[in-house]
Amino acid sequence: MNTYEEIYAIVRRIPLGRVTNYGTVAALAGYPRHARMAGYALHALSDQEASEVPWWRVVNAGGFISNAYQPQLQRELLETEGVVFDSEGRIDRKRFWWDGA
DNA sequence: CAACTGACTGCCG
DNA sequence: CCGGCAGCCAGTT
Repeated sequence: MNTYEEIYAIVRRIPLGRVTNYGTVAALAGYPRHARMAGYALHALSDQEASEVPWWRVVNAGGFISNAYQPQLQRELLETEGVVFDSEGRIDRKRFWWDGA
């Protein structure tokens, strides 16, 4: 199994309505401190794969959407699942964060 | 083959 | 609170 698939496998485990950050995804996939790679893997998703992997449930450590792909779409998808953003566009970690449980 | 770049992060001043 | 900086690693130039 290659590195990307390891990453995707973890992202697929994120429960609906929950989010996590790149570092956590990488760590759960077996690559601690490789947050950047997790981000790179998601960036490399093809449209086909994007429909199978909930990439929008992954945000940065601060709880913000920082990707440059389609931040508007990502926020929309999350809100559809019930995730709430505050006035600064940040997600409440206490309510929506997922740590691999 | 060296240098750059990027959906990241934590530490430091 | 905020910008700078060094690790990380794969894909591009």
